[in-house]
Amino acid sequence: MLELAVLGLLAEQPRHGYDLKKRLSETLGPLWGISFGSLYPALRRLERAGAIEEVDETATAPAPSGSFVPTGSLKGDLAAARMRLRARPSRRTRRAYAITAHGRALFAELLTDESDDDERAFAMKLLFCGHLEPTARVAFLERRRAQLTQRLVAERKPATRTIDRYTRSLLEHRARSTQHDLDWIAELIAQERAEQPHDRTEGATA
Amino acid sequence: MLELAVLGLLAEQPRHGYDLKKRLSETLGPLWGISFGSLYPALRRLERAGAIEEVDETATAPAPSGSFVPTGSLKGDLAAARMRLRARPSRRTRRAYAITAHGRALFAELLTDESDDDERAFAMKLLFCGHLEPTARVAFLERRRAQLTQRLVAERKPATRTIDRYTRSLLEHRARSTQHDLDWIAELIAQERAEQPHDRTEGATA
DNA sequence: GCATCGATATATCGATTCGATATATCGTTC
DNA sequence: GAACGATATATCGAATCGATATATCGATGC
Repeated sequence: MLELAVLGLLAEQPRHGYDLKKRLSETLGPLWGISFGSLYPALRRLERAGAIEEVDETATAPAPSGSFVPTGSLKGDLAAARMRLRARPSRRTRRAYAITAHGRALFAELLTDESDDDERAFAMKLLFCGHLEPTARVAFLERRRAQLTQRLVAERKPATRTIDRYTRSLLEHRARSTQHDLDWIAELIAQERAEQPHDRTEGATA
Repeated sequence: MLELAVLGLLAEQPRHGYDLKKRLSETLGPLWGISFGSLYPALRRLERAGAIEEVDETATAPAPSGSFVPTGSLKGDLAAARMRLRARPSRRTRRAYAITAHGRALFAELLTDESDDDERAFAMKLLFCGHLEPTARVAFLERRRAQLTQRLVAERKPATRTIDRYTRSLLEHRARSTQHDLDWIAELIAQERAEQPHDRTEGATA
C-alpha cells in the first residue's frame, strides 16, 4: 500500500525519503501517516524491483541545467547561485529517487487493484485517482460506495447481545460516521457524473 | 493495546480465544478488528506475565466446582454429564482463560495509561471505561476532546501548497469527520457531567 | 575560525499486527 | 461411517510502527 503512495508522489517529480515522508504525513495526517521504519524499506523494495531509481538531485524538474538567465552582474549571479544552493541544501548524503517506466506501470496497476480495498488503501488511491480515466475513477468511487453501503447495513442492525452503554454509543457513532462517509462519496460521484454525463455503458444505479 | 481488550472481556467471565475474537470483531467491526495472528500470541504473552490463566471450562460462573447435586442414580448422573458436555461442546482442545488478580491490576493500569492515546486505543478504552471511576472517566473523555480539538485546528488551517482537487476533498472531509467526533465526545462528556454534577475540583472548561 | 545546537536526513532494531494457511475436532447429514 | 461445514488453535512471513542511532548542514555566538 505504501508503494502506491511513494510511486504516486514520485510520478510528479523526483524526491528523497524525508520529503516523501513530510508530504505524506501532512496530507494523510497522524492517522495513516507513515513512519521511516516502513518508508525506507519500501524505497529499497521498489528500487530492487526496478520501479524507482536513484537520481542526481540536480537533474530535477524546473528546467534543463544552465537555464537561469546569466544576469551579467556578478552580484546577481552570486545571489542566484545561493538561491540554487538553498533550493537543494544537501543534508546527510541525501538520496533522491525518480520513478521508472516500469514504476509507472506498477503504479497504474496498484491504483486499479481491487483486492486491497481497506480504509487506508481507499484514502491513498483517492489522493492519486486524478491519474485515472474518468470511467475508471467513477468505478473506483462506486466500489467504495458499495463497500460502505454494505457496512452500514451491518452496523444498522441492532446488536444481538446486551451491550454496555458506552459500547452502544460507540456503535451508534460509527454508524453515523459511515453514513457521513457515504454521503461524501455520493457527492464525489455526483460531481464526476456531472462532468462526464456521457458514457453510461455500465448500468450503475438508474 | 490488544491486551486491554482481552483483559476487559475476561474481566466479565472466562472465555476461550475464538470467543474473544468473535466478540471483539463484532464490536470493533472490520476496521480495528483483530486477527488470530495477534490474538493467540497476545494470550500467551498475558499468560506468561501471569495476567491470565487457563481454567477448566466447567469452572465458569454458575457455581463453584462440585456444586451440581449427585443424584445417586447412575442414569441421572449420566444425563447430567451429557448435559454438561452439550453445554460446552468442546472443539479442538478448547482452552479457556480467566483473568487473575494481577491481570485486573494490569487492566486498570492499561485503562488509565495516557501514553498510548491513538484512535484504536481510544475505541478500546471507551468499550471498558465503565470500569473507571466517574472522575477518571470524565478525565479520559476530556483528554480525547483536547486531542481532537488540537487536531481540528491543524486540519482547519488551509494547506500551504497547491493541492489536487481530490486531495482537497479528502482533507475537507477529514476535518468534518473530526468535528463530528468532537461533537460526539462533547455529548458524552455532557451526559457524564449531568449524572455527576458534583466534583468540580479540576477546572476544566467553565 | 570554531564549538555548539537544532533541523534535516538516512538507517536499523525489536515488537506488534495482519492475512494466509495448516491442522484438528465437533455436529450434522446422508 | 464418510463427507462436510462450523468451530477452534496455532504458526508463518511480511508489513508496519515507534524508538533510537547516526550523520550532515546552516545558523548563532564568541
